[in-house]
Amino acid sequence: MPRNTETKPDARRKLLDSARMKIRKTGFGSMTVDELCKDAGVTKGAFFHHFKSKEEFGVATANNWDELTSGFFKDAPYHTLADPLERFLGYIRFRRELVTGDIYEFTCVVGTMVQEIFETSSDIRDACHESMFNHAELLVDDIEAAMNIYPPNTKIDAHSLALHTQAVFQGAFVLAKSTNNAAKAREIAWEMIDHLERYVLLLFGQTTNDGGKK
Amino acid sequence: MPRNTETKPDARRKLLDSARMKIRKTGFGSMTVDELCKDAGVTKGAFFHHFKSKEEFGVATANNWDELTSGFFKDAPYHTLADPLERFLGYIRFRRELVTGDIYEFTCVVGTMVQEIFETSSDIRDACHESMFNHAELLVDDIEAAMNIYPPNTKIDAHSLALHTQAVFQGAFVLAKSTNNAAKAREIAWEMIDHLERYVLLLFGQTTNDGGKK
DNA sequence: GACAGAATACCAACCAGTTGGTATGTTTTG
DNA sequence: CAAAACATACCAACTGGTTGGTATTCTGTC
Repeated sequence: MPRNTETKPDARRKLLDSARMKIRKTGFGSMTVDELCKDAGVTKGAFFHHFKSKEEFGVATANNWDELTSGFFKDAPYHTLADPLERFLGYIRFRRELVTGDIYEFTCVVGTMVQEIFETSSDIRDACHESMFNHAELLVDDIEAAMNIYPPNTKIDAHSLALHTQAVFQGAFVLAKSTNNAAKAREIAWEMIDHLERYVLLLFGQTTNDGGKK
Repeated sequence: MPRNTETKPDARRKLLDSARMKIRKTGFGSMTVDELCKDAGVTKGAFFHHFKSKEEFGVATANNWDELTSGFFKDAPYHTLADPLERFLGYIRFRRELVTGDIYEFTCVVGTMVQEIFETSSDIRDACHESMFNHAELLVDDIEAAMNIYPPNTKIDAHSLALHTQAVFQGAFVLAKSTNNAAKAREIAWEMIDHLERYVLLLFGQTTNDGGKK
């Protein structure tokens, strides 16, 4: 029985892949190692070969999520736009488009995790923090450039605004999870993101002629 | 040994009181019945006398949270303001003031719960949904009245805007939980709420002369 | 043949929920 | 009106299944 000769995805990878779905569905605490291994098609021995504890696996999952999203957004199309405000708006619109499929597919792994482990595991908490805050930080340059071109009436901090985008997404996910079906969940998330877009447009003095936008 | 003749707070009440803190700290799944009972100073037998399962207790906790917050906001001072926009802003500012103390004291029970049980318990999920959405609904009348007095440039839905306030609070709590101390957590939550206030002001055509607001 | 990756078997601690029982309050009835 | 019958609130000990984690062995590759 050849174990894993040409099929690259090894146990570690499979576990991290499955954890992303599992955690968004049940949270970290309620995700058991046994079930995760079953989902990933991997034995428990393999799990504890690669990770010395469930907590360490939590940290690895947060880091993995960070790498995954970082790479994904680095290659996103909105970066090619000439205007920095358009790039910022492009980011928001891009994330709006990512709200598709089932709830556990478009919500956030680290946002879910941090809610329940912030008091019990500082390592996982810090890893989640890094993922969210570093991601927000990627927006700061565009926001600052946009503020130079379209100076807002109010003095606002670019870091704070970048973080606010993350807050709106996270909050939208919480509301989305409270609905009883994916279609309604997406609808709500979209609406919340539309408010965020509108806020940015108003902030930078753009007229919002989106008329009957849903 | 007289059990509970004149000492009013019975086991049921004590359990619900403790659960509010416990759930915000550890989430629902990771909260064990044993530990909850220990915290509440109640035996496990009492728990299962009042609630026939942990899940039913989760529903009761969400309903209890709903009643508690409903009552609390009904008596809040901002309702006496004459202008509906001021009442809406008053709500936001009131909630900003509630962000004090430790993280598990100002974050949201149902927001935490729904993230991890939305797939595993539809009963708890629905109870959380009701708590959040009914709470948002309380803002709709003031928002609609404000829109009549200060018509926004953009056509927006009052229900959607009301929901957006909840999204920002929920998102702020997620970010807050990712920090490593309560002071930083509050700082972030306040910043996010300031953005929300600014959005509302811009939306209703008010100039935001909050200058160097932190 | 050394060594990493993976499988099996196992454990002690822990978990939600159950049991059988006691103390108190309330309702029914002779 | 008092005793019997019932209902409620609670308790401590227990149970069967589950949990994170370990010890050991096996397998393929350099």
